[in-house]
Amino acid sequence: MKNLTDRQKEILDLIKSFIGDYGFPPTRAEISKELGFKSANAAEQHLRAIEKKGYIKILSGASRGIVLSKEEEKGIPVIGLVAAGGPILAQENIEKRIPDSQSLLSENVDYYLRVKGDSMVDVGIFEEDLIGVKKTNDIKVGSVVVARINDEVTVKTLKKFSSEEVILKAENENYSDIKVNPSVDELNFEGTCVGLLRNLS
Amino acid sequence: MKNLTDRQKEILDLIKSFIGDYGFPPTRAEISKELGFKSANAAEQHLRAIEKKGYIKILSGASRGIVLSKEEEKGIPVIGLVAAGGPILAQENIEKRIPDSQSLLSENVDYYLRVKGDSMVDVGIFEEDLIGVKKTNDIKVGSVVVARINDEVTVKTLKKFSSEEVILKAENENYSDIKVNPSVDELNFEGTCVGLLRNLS
DNA sequence: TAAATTACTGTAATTATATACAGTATGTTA
DNA sequence: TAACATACTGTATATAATTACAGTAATTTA
Repeated sequence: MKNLTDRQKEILDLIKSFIGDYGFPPTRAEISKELGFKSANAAEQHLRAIEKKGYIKILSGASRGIVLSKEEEKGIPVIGLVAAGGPILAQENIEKRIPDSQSLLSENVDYYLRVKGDSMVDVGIFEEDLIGVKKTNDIKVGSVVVARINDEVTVKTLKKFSSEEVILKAENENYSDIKVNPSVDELNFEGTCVGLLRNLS
Repeated sequence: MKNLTDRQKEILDLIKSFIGDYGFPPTRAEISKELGFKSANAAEQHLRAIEKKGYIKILSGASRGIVLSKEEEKGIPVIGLVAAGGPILAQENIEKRIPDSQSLLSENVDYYLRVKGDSMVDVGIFEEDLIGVKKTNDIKVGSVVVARINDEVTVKTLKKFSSEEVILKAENENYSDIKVNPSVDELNFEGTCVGLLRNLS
């Protein structure tokens, strides 16, 4: 799918948030008013451009006939296994998408990551659980983080964070801490864990 | 909230399903066409009646300006503390509602129950977690169930189930099993735990 | 038993909305 | 460098949609 321009993105976001607020899409006039266009036609033409790129469908003749495309309405990607090397959110890693329910988890989740292994059972994170990850560089000691060490993605508690040494703690007595020297090994923080989903039964 | 008539219910259901299909509410004309009214005004008047009873709000002047009321949006209720005696889903127990995201948990959740205590930590169910509960009488040994023993609601693993004895197991070595004789104590199963949500950070 | 509610048809006016056409200006791609 | 995409203003119009008013008729509630 072709990329939207910044302005087009803005309009698509407006549509989504309008639907979130009112339960139905905005009119051209409402979009224009919100973004300060003096002509409703500005909105019309943006909508056509966004439709052309496949993000929405416009039902002709119907008032408020803006339909979000599947990809767009169907929210948050679930990441199964991360192919070593590439970015986590690469298309091939996306297992499925689950609807974005704002109020479900208090903080915004960028993606869900399926947990592999039992290294975090002591804080109640089990294999096959989905952890909600928020992409952020604002990493805090004591929180559960998604880290990438030399292309390998791991979920651990951040125990120590300094320029000489980073310690990632497994919450399972059978595992020992991972000590990383950031100047030797490549270390990136993909995000912080803000929530958890588990399917039982 | 006052009860809807059958016809009004039909119209409300139509609105909901229309929104499900198209992403925006129907017009009066569309409602009328669907239900065979020859006048759009029939729909208008039904809408006013439904609004009067509190199930929807009509935004005047806005096309398709039908807003489902909170209750009607049918989020899944989150149960905080259960008042002893009454039904779990009683209004006073509902803390909030969270949007229904079908594909979030594989099985349908009737309500979420906020976990109190640490009696289930060994299976990764922690205090303040929300467990997704499905109302069912099809209770299986080995699954995590929501049981009510003499008006007290508890979450445990069902270990044994017979007419003489029911054993509910706490998944924490500091707690001992609960043994219930169904002919002596009042025992009801409220449902089975089919999922879990946790807010971190 | 009178008043209100439910469940419609039918007409019509007003306003809300989509959308075509004619421009202007700037940046991007072939 | 010509064609195209982006990002708008401005005008106009057909039609989509709300909504008021005038009825009819059956049922329910006070």
